[in-house]
Amino acid sequence: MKAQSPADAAGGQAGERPADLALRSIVRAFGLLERVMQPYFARFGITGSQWGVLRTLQRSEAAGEAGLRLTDLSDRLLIRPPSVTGVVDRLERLGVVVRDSVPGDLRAKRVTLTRKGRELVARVLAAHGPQVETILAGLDAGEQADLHRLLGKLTNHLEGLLSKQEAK
Amino acid sequence: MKAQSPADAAGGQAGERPADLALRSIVRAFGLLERVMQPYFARFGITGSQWGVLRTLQRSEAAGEAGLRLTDLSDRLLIRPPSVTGVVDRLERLGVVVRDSVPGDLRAKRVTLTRKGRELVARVLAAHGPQVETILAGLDAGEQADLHRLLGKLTNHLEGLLSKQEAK
DNA sequence: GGGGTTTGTTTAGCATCCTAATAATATACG
DNA sequence: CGTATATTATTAGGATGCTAAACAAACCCC
Repeated sequence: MKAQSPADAAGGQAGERPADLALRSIVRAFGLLERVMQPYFARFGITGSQWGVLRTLQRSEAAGEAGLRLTDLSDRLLIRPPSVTGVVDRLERLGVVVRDSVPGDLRAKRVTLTRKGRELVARVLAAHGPQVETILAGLDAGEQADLHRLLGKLTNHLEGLLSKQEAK
Repeated sequence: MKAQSPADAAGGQAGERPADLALRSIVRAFGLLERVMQPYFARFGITGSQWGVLRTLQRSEAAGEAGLRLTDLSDRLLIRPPSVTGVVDRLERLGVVVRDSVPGDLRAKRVTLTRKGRELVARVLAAHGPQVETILAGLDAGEQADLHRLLGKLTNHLEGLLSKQEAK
């Protein structure tokens, strides 16, 4: 069929404006991304979310910080504290992170990588470059940069929307 | 810091190539998107996934098809059949869809919108245009089209990767 | 025509994510 | 000082997603 634009109002396809197309392509791309990444992470015995925590801890460590509190992880990973609790629970059960106490604050707990955790991160990172290149091989470097720029702009806008939403 | 590329191997930041940046921006944009959309859908008493099913059914209906099987929904929404079962269960409990039997095939079940479901879809669609515009207001129409084009290209590539992955 | 394979759906079990509510500690302020 | 508020983490309960496995029905092919 592939109806021309005037036909839109009549029948069903109310989703052909640039904004609708863009939105759907983000959702679709992310869905496909998850499907490709899941088996990849599974090879290392972890999930994508768990990798998010491990990578964040590794970066923080490389920056000289002494572990991250659950709240810090929540902020950086864009997930709520109760979700962090669950992921960290399972990582702790795997023996790749531990919960320390924070000197000046009895409420807080600091999550740090164990030796086993650092080894796992190193193993994943070794495979990570090629994997990321494979996934984005559909776009050349210039297109990847364009995509990053456009999504960065969108991300800033969404952060603005969110802060208004939460202030309300 | 912003280390130059040679420094990457040394310390921590192994994620500054265009591909890494692009990948992270997709994940981040999607995360923010979910946070903005969730309260929006909640206003209608549904979730984003449920809207995915409803919208797909509505489009199929507008195209003159007589409902969709769970497998069809699985294909179009990029989620596995067991997940479709769950979402459809809840939609059925809400009274907005029903499971019919398919004439020529005793295995299959066809999902169709109820009158209540059609009313709900109409109500959401009425608010949908402005909402989508608001969300993508950070980008002008040209940028939205660029984003769609880039993600479309990426999506095609990912579908290729996936079919190889599944064939294996 | 009948045995083996494929297809459509569901069940079971696990990992994420969410919101709302709880508990404990820190901080602020009158 | 001592109460009120804010912060940190967890628990409880619901919704999505996945894989693996079960079941029935349809199909294929000799």
